[in-house]
Amino acid sequence: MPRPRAFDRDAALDRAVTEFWRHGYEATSVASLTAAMGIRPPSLYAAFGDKRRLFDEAVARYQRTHGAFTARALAEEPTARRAVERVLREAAVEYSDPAHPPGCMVVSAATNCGPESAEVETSLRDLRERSKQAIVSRIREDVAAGRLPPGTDAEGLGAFYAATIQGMSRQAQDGATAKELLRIAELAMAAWPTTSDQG
Amino acid sequence: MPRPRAFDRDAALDRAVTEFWRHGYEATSVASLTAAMGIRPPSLYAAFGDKRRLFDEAVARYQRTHGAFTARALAEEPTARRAVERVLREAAVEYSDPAHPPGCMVVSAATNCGPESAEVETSLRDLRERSKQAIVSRIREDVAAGRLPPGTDAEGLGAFYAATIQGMSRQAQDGATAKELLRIAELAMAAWPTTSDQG
DNA sequence: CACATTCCTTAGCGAACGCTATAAAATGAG
DNA sequence: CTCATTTTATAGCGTTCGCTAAGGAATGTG
Repeated sequence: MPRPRAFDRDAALDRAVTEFWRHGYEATSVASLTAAMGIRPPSLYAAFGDKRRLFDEAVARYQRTHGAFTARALAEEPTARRAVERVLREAAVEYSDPAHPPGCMVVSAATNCGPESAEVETSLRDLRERSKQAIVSRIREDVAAGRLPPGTDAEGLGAFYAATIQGMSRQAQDGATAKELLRIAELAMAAWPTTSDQG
Repeated sequence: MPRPRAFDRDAALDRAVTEFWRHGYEATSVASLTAAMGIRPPSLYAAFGDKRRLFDEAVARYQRTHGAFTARALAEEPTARRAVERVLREAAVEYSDPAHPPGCMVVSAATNCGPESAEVETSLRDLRERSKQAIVSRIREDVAAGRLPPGTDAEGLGAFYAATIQGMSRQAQDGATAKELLRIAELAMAAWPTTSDQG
């Protein structure tokens, strides 16, 4: 068999995640990537294809790790209210964790794109739309189960909490602390529909 | 006297605003700027200095025009509640207006920055901080005037509404309509402190 | 050992980046 | 008109961009 690669592919991918997370897709150069990953360009291209495919893989990895808390909360909590509240709280802590770049990679990493990388922009937009619809679906479940009033505006609430999360991401990048973000999360819960039996 | 310039400086600046607004600072090339402004690079550099100074001037112009509604609402409305509610509503309409790029230039135009344009990032961050503090100050005024409870968390509320606005900007860029953004604005007002005499 | 295969390093490709030297064209002053 | 001044268009500067050809270095197989 041939010569094995001299670097840890997963570890290198993690470095790439951090670079893309902090500077976004276009502002991250292949030179900065190779420097952060500790490899030379040909190794990067042999292992990951090109910059675009490396970004896709970085986003996929981000979603399986740092960005997994949303799907987890929506799946595990017994009510939509608890689920959304937990999503907001975990986002507050995660987005401001000094152990990694601030904010959410999916929210911000493809914001300033030239016409040549419109596909990347669309790709992350779709992921945001998916997250929003996951919240909407979770709310609809509770409406169907009678835990929320029949006339509940699930779409509107989903959009509101998606906006709250995205706003928290922006504030985290502006230096907000976990405490400040948790306060935002708390205030956002005031928009939750009031139910007779505390949904 | 010498030969006058053959193009309208203000009109050219408006085109630059639109370019930076839509693609952000780094993703907007001098070539795309000159194409949009209808001039050649030497004219751009003679009239505006360099790309960085042109961006600064574009941001200043944006704030005096499309971005002026926040300061206006905070100054003109009789109560902090009405002021914040109007800011959110006008943001909803403005951010989704198809006559210009979606979202807020100050929120998004310097999101994906390499290390060489960190100053631009800081510059817009300061403007966002200033807007947030303007909301906080308006709320404090109402607390001092007795229109809001003495224990009101002005800082927390200001951060929450700033996050709401920034989240609305993101959603507008993702294609949200004015109607959807107005619903977000409406839900956000549920976080407003309750007062005995409807502050 | 020799061999086939794959990875690594060096070096550099063409294109686009921000920016500018140069000189012709266009103006008002005299 | 001539002249001084400024703007204009052409062309291209040096650098960085994403990406890759070429060949030596390192592995498992026989």
